[in-house]
Amino acid sequence: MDRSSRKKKHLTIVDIARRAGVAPMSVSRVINDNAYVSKQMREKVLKVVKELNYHPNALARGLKSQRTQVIGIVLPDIVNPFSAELVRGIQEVLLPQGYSFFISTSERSVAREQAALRALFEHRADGLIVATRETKEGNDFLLRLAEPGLPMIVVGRQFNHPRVDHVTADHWKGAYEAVEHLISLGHRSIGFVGVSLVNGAGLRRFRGYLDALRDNNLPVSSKLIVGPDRVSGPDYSTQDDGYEAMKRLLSQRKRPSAILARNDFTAMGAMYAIRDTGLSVPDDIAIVGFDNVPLSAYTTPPLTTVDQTIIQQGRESARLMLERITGDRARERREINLECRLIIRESTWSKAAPSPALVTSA
Amino acid sequence: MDRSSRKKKHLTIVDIARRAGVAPMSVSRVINDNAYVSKQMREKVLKVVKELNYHPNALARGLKSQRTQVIGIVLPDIVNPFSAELVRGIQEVLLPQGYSFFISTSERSVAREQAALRALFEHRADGLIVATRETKEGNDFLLRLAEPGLPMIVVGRQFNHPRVDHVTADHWKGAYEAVEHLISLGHRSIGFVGVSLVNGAGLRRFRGYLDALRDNNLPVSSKLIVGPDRVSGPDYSTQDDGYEAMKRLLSQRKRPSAILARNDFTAMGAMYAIRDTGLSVPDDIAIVGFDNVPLSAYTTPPLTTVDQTIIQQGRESARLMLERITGDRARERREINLECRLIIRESTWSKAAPSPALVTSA
DNA sequence: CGCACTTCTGGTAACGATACCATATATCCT
DNA sequence: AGGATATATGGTATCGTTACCAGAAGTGCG
Repeated sequence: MDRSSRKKKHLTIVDIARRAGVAPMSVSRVINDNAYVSKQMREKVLKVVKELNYHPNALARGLKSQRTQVIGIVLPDIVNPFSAELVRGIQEVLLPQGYSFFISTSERSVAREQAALRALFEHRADGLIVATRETKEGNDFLLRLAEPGLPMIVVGRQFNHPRVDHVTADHWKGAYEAVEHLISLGHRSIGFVGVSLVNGAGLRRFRGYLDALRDNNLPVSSKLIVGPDRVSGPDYSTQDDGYEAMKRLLSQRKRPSAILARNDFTAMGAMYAIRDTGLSVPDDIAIVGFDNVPLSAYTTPPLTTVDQTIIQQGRESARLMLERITGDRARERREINLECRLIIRESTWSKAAPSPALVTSA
Repeated sequence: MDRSSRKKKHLTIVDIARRAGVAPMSVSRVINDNAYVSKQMREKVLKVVKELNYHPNALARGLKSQRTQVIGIVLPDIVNPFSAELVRGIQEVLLPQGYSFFISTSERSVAREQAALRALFEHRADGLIVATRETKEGNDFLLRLAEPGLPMIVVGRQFNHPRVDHVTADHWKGAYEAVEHLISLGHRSIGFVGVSLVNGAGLRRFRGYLDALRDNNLPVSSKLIVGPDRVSGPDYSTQDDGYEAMKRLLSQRKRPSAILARNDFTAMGAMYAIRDTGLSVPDDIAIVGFDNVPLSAYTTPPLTTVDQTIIQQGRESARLMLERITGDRARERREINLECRLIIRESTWSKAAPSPALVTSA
């Protein structure tokens, strides 16, 4: 053609077979670790494979065998610490089983989510683990993909399809226990920063907050509850939201003595706002985050938070996936709801003054 | 077989063709947007496609056409903010061109890096963008993959192969300018936290630090230079390393008045250590990070840092990839070295006391 | 009108591997 | 010994799609 190159095709089993003086089928058996291969055949073929640096064509393999040994993972966003933990948990279980992983991200766009799902589906991934945020269109699309029987696990939210499992954390209970922690420290005026009505997990956290107040006979005041400015912002990046929301809270006459934030980043933004106003955490206002992101241990003061054991969610998702792929794919739906864990650090409980909150409340 | 199901195969163009009463070839042309298709044919076929929810088999497509429209991206780690920005930059350029992206991570393991690369290669990705950390074995493996002519771009480090481009930031210059910033504020005793001799970027940063001191006739003291405890730790997660290193620095008699940290996380760990010791940033010790991770704007005080414009690195990588795929794949190597940008925040320069550092130095 | 050219549709072979079948030899058991 | 079984290798068809070729039908033009 125009230049040189272009000629250089990929190697095939036929090339290997010719070079090794055997039949293509024998090469296939060797690279598939088939039991019925003599030792000398195996050695002869592997020698040529290594020598010529041959890599089997996964497209042809998948096409013929109808299995790709690929698990597709669709994440909401790559920077989210959630994502990393989840992937780690999944790989821990499925790597030893010989699976590869192709990760795609939806980047807060429904169109991209669909493009990612479509690409993975069209490449005939053996299964899909989906951890995107819930949207109407997203759900419809997922349902359409699940219909032909593709094994699918949804992580981090409910999903209502008879053949799709889901794995979540009990956000409601996590928030509930966080509030009870604050109450046990003497707080009576507890605010919530970062309400989101579009986000399932966020909503369940908020409900846990409300229910904990109710069950402890504490009043719920809308003055102490603030949502983010940008309702459509993603979960994790709302330090800004936290900052803004807290500023708004602080500008009011009545001030809470403690805050439950929707997540750690919101909490950090809120802490920054509190410090900015000249107040101190936890002496003036105690604060609890949610998610236990790695950095939460390094804020000043270190953040009390709720860990939703995401790595465990990853492991469970992988386990369910394996069940569906290797076992009965049409078995009834499994739902797993994991416990959260309260991590107490110094943003609610100062070493210096054991129970500072008791003297605060406006 | 054992249960029901299992029968349900995927739909094919033949199914669509039969249902629409046309030839399979016509279906192929429609889904490929071929020009020579009548309007009614297109409508007829698309109607059935939508109706039956048909998705073409990318394995078969790729096998026959020898193009997959997939770009493989191999990242060192998924939680790294670097990763997110890079992917964003890449996608910005290549999504409009109709490419899909499969991301894999090496998770600080050479074996996993190779598995990821192998999987992407075997799935015949049209190109590979590799941003893993440099290792001997990793390089060898990459060279072997590049040999058959697979378009490949290496990001974040040099790579010496005539047909592999690379894109990096000028870490040396970034560090150099950071040090000059500190010097311009009056600092004379400037330490470095987080020396790494295994990491290319880290090493170049350290050299920039050394050269800036030398060029400004400042003494280099080994007492002011500390490496991490765990030499093999990854770039980003070393808040611990930063903390430990700073503690060690502070335990000495002679104390620096400013610190350049290897990266933002190390810097945050160091800040935490300084605060922990009862000292203040920037009044007692000024500190500069590296990378401008999103959180660096939210530490207390906000961190002065060096931005290596990673999104731009992503864009450039994508641009080079496109050149190689659509143009002359055998053209000579391109090397791109992007400028860093110093972001001045309050960890070096306090609003309250304009130039506090001037009065500090031991 | 006839020839070149564009537009449109369909058939056939092939991409690179494996499922399945056939066959050959070695091994075992009664 | 002889039939059954395990081991080892090779041949053929096929997975689902597109490259390529063939040809029909419509268009333009001297």
